[in-house]
Amino acid sequence: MEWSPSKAGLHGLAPQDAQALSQLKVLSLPQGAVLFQPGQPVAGYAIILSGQVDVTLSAASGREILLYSVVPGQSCIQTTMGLLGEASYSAGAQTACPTQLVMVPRPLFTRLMDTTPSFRAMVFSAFAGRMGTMMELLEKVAFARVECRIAERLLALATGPGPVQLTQGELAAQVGTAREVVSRRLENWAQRGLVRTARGQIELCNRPALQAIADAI
Amino acid sequence: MEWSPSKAGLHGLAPQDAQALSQLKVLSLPQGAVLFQPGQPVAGYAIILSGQVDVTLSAASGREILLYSVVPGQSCIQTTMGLLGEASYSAGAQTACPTQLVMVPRPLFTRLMDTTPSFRAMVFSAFAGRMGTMMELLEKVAFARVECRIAERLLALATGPGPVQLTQGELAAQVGTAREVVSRRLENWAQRGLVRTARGQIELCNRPALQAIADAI
DNA sequence: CCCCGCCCTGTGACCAAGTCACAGACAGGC
DNA sequence: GCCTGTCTGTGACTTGGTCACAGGGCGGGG
Repeated sequence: MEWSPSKAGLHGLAPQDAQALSQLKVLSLPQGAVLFQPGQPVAGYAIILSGQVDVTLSAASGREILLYSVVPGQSCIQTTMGLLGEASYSAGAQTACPTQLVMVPRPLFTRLMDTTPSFRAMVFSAFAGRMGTMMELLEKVAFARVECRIAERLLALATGPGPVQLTQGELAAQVGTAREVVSRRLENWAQRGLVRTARGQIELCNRPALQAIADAI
Repeated sequence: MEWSPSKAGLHGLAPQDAQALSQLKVLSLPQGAVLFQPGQPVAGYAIILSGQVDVTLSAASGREILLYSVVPGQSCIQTTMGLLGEASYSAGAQTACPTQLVMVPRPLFTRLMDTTPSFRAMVFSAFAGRMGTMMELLEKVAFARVECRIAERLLALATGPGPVQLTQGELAAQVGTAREVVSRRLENWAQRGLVRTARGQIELCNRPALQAIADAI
């Protein structure tokens, strides 16, 4: 399997670094594959070529919350954190769909960080950007009603025309609440004509109204 | 006012950089001074010499939550984020007591990041470490009961022997809840003999029990 | 010294959200 | 068809957040 650093948004590399990177082998993972789990040491820096990786925080009680999704061109802050600070993972990551990625081993990552300003800039600005979204998430979790987060998440998932394909339990895990809460909220929205639900799918019938709910406090 | 980079934990600087840094003037701020507010562009990189700076997220409703405190030897992630990612502040910072600091202007910061591996390592490992505590905070806010956070915060504040000097409203703002909740919780604890409260102060009478509450889910 | 106003605290009523327990409903495999 | 596992709906209860308001301490002005 071939790939090139420049196609993944990495430019300005020294020839030997570009060479070393392009010889890393591409991993093809099926949906649901576990990239890492809480407590594991960090193996290397992941560059996503295609697909999507979801990074999730889970509590002892079984409740979960989706921290962020990594898509091609973005980097995983958990990994960066581990490589920069020598820490272990505190969250878990799973592929959300079939995914291709390369793992940059720690020594090569460290060398690139020390020698290549453009690589450094990319890693750090990605890190800073992710930090910003984490702050937004924290603000939402601490202060916003669950209703807002559910509406927001539904709108984010509804990219295509048809209904969103996921169970209420999955939706609850993504927004960090309990399934029953999602069930009752969707039922309320269905009565008001905002959504239609069926087993394993949710259809958005009134996006502007949902958007208004998402934008409220 | 004199200071030296090495006393602030900065070593391995090139002579001209150490020189440039040591000529920055030291700012002495009283308690309660505002360092920055949400939306402001980032002026420079703050190095705390003495005192403490509290970084706080506040909601439109008036509720607040303490993200972290910066003490000498640590760095402010908000500032780093802004300098690395060109973003504005999303939180606010205020001095918690009389504080001395130096502000490293953006050009000097950028030069140090590009030329001095030890400076870079310090900034990034601080950044990664702070990210870790933010994840812990997110986990607590999303999944732990308010009781735990209140107990945890009280124990963190009670460094000396006497009662902690702060109002219930301040405590509520630090843990990100409402004053009434703190009031009722403290009342409950007072009945059980864990604390004694008075206007503007809280005395911990049974730290092991509070620690147990803090460590629970 | 007393009084006034401000801040801090306590409390009741109500709503939103999380937990627990359990009952149906549906889909896929046999 | 029937069985099994998963998904969904619901009631009862607890915790947490909001609103409204009542006292109570403390300091400053008269």
